Amino acid sequence: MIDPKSLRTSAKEIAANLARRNFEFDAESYNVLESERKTLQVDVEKLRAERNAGAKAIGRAKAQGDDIAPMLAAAEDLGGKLGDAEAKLQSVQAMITDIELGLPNLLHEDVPVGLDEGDNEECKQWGEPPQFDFIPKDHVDLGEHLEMLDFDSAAKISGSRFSVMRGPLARLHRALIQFMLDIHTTEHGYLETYVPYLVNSDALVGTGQLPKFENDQFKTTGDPPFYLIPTAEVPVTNLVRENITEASELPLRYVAHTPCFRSEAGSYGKDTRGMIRQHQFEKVELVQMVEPDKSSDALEELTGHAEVILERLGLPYRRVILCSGDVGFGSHKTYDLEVWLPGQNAYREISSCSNYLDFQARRMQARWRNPETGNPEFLHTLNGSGVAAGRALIAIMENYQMSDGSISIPSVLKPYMGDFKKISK
RNA sequence: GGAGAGGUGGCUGAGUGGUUGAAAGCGCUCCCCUGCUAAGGGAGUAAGGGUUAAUAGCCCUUCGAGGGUUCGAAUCCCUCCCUCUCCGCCA
Repeated sequence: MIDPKSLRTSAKEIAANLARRNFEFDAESYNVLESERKTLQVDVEKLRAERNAGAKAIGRAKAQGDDIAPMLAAAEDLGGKLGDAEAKLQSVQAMITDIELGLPNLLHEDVPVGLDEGDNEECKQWGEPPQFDFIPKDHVDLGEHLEMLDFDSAAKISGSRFSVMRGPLARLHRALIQFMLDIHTTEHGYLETYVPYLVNSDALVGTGQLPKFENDQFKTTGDPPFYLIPTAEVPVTNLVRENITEASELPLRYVAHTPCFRSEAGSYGKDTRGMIRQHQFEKVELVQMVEPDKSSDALEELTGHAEVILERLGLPYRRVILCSGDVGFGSHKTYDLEVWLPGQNAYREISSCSNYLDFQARRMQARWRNPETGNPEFLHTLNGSGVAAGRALIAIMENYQMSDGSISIPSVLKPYMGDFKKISK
């Protein structure tokens, strides 16, 4: 959520910033609603002040044994007027809140203007795509040849966009997760957390998935429903919801491994082959809560932590900054890490690292006590994949494949793979 | 699933219809005393919002959430959520 105060005072600048996303913020209607709200609120508060004064007077009169009947009549009349005014105020306020929750975050000045992912800008490149003296296969062919990746069974059990892994490949997947958690906890200073995979709607409003992206979520049928988390960002970031964190405890750094569930509504026909885009996948997620003036540095740092994983795994990647048309709803600035996939002859997203400023914190009422002011103020939240396990597995399969269809194991994963030197049929 | 207890400020915890936005304690801040890491004394200390030049005043809201009763609700009624204890069941 954008600070409502600045929405009032600098509506034009904000509209201009959001226009870079092709988001139209109707500042004029907002201001009309706002001034209506102001008038109504002043009315309501005046009536409430009268009511309170009247009630106190009645209390005093009663204590002295005076006749209170005429005062009661006046108070009752006032109550009616107050009720009407409150109802009007409430409806205007609800409209304003709807608008505010639907506004995306302001963009950082570095964010290039663009329409879609084609306009993202490369910031750096690491590693060289491997050269093969044979035609490299993609992970689907490799996995099916090994008889360790099985989409047919998954389709029978669940449907499309699910997968089944078996044997050493399943173990490699698990090894990746262990490896990533170990690096982030022992070298990067993150606290490992285990969190719920089903969350309530408030948590999703807090991180920005609701109310706007209801259709992307899986939800249960109960009342109230639970939602399956689309990313660990949701439960982990909400750890600080409604808290006031002492400055001495910042920054908070959390890492969690969770499954992620996405309905992938609207992505029909996109990445239908293989494990790239699934309804369920595993991810190791990094989350930081920091003082506001440190979030910019923290984004660089957090992105670097994700890059370390790819580098240790020896996976070629590049870093791009998302353009205004591709950056997420709540993000102020996002770097994507894209790993090289020989099977697609392309770089594909494997991590997305974002600075949310106080956008999520304001929705969650997540604050810290600023020693300079002594007041609770919204902190800044960041998160990034460190990294997506399913896609990392694909990347290893495709980059580490050999001519006979077997897959060698990156040396950093060997300690996690027991006796396996390579994965072969 | 059954029975019971409870959700109050940064924390602990009083408070069953009228100057209670809320006792007390802890913590924190400032001051005083004390020549020394101890102790004591005093003062202050919730958040959000409106009005305003104002971080001055004044006003409104908030005691789990939402409804209701009432002139007036932390206090009474209803619904829901959550926590704890015991029993049952269960990985």
